[in-house]
Amino acid sequence: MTRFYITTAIDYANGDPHLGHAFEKIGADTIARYHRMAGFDVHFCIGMDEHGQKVAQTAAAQGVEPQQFVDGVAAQFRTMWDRVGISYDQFIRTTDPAHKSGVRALIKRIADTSPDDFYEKAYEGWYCVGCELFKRDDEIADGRCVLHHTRTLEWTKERNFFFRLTKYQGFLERLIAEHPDFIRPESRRNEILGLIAQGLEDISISRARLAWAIPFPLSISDGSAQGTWVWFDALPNYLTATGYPSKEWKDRWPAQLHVVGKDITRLHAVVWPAMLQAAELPIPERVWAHGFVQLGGERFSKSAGVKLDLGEAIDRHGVDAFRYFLLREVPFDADGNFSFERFDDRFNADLANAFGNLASRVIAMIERYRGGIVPAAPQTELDAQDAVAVAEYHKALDGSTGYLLHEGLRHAWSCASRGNEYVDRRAPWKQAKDPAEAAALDETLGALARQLARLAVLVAPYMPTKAAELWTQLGGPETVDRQRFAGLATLDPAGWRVTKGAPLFPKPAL
RNA sequence: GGCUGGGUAGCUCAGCUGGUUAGAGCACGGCACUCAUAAUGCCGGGGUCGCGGGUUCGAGUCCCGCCCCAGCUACCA
Repeated sequence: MTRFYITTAIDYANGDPHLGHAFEKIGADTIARYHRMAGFDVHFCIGMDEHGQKVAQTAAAQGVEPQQFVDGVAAQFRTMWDRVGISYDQFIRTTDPAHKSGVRALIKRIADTSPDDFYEKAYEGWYCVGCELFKRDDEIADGRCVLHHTRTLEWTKERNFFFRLTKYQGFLERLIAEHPDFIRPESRRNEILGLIAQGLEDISISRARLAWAIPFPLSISDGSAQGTWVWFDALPNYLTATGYPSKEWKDRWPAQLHVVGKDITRLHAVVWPAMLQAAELPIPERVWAHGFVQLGGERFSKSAGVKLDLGEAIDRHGVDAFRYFLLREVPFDADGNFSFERFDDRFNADLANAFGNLASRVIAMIERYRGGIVPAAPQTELDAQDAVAVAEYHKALDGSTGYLLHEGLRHAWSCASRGNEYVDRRAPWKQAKDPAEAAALDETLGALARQLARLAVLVAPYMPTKAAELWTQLGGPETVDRQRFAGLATLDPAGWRVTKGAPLFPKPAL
């Protein structure tokens, strides 16, 4: 079976899970589920990024040890992902002992393989003891840190390790040119090409004052204890998750897909491949940079009060509706907007009326006119036209043109709308009154049941719970998620015993 | 400032290498139907395709200029 190792960015353990985190996890989960149903051997990894100054500060502010703090945050994230139905196979944390030793092993390997790639350099700048950080000019006002007016800044010299990123300029240019799909969508690829064209700079990758970090494995000449820069710690999670450096890592690496936010494409498309190349390890196949969910047209901002309670959004119409709305409304290759007005509109129009009601009416008629047994029926124009939409659905999801999850849903819904139209055109309630129309009625109901079964399969990666409910109502074998897309063309529910249950998407009482 | 992408019906967007009266979904109005979660289907109103030039027999679709929006412009993550 072909491997499909997919990851999301690991979330920074400095706050609660929010809509942006959820969007990425739900999108990646849908891609993962899609590939399982397409027959791939999927490994889906998510996790937490738990080191760094901010985490240490937040923990200190709450009066707890950093480890205790991140344990709590990680538990909170996992609870959320379970609630949203994220089918991850692995949850990695950068404080896992295996990750820490893996990162140190990787750094040592780079040092061994490309000894020239790490070098020491002194860095000078204004240092704010309040922040425990070097400050840039724009963070300084009147000679003081904008966050700590009462303290004076200290001109400080610090000796760090640098990574010779500049050496990989040519390598990265070739990588991107030879693998046009390495960074997607196209707009992000262009940005990275522009960035590289400007010329890369070496980056400092260790910090003298960073205590809450993986100890940098090489010793520095001034004898200071160096902590590993958070990204040099975080990026390798994709690799250490495979077990690196123990031998089984080769079974999984390289990753087929890194799903990340557009704000960190640079790190995944430039720094990460350069690190791997320095270690002479395989490069991941693709980085997909999704956009952001905005609220009322604005970016999230804690200070401006632009935020959304995830629990409230999920409870409004249920988890599956929430997943559907995000993936339908926000293009997976660009930004989109979240609003409750729009959510309600889509819930009513798309889920309750178009899809849920189609299932209700079809199943009700099979029970009423055919005793609940799906009649055998020849292929119809409904099947033929759906086949076209199904091909488009796959094109949107299989990676050949990117991961356009919103497009996949659009094509699935074109089937539902065709189904409703077909019901009215065939008017099975009339066919049922005329014994001479018995065969025609079989054809109508058979074709519709076939379409519903098809829809349950198509929708399963997006709405696993509701797809399963529909599958059960249809009386399908096993479970929907164990169906394979390869069998979709020949999927035929003739003979299944349907059972009409509660509406899939009940409208809230007004 | 530079680079990238975008500005098309009230809203969200399709419109590929230029070509008949500019499309879809939602929302809105009318009609039909009754299997269904007062659901569905059909019909309709509604757009000077950001602005101004240009190329062309013909431009939303190509070229130039301008205006506006978003993103990127690297060591907080």
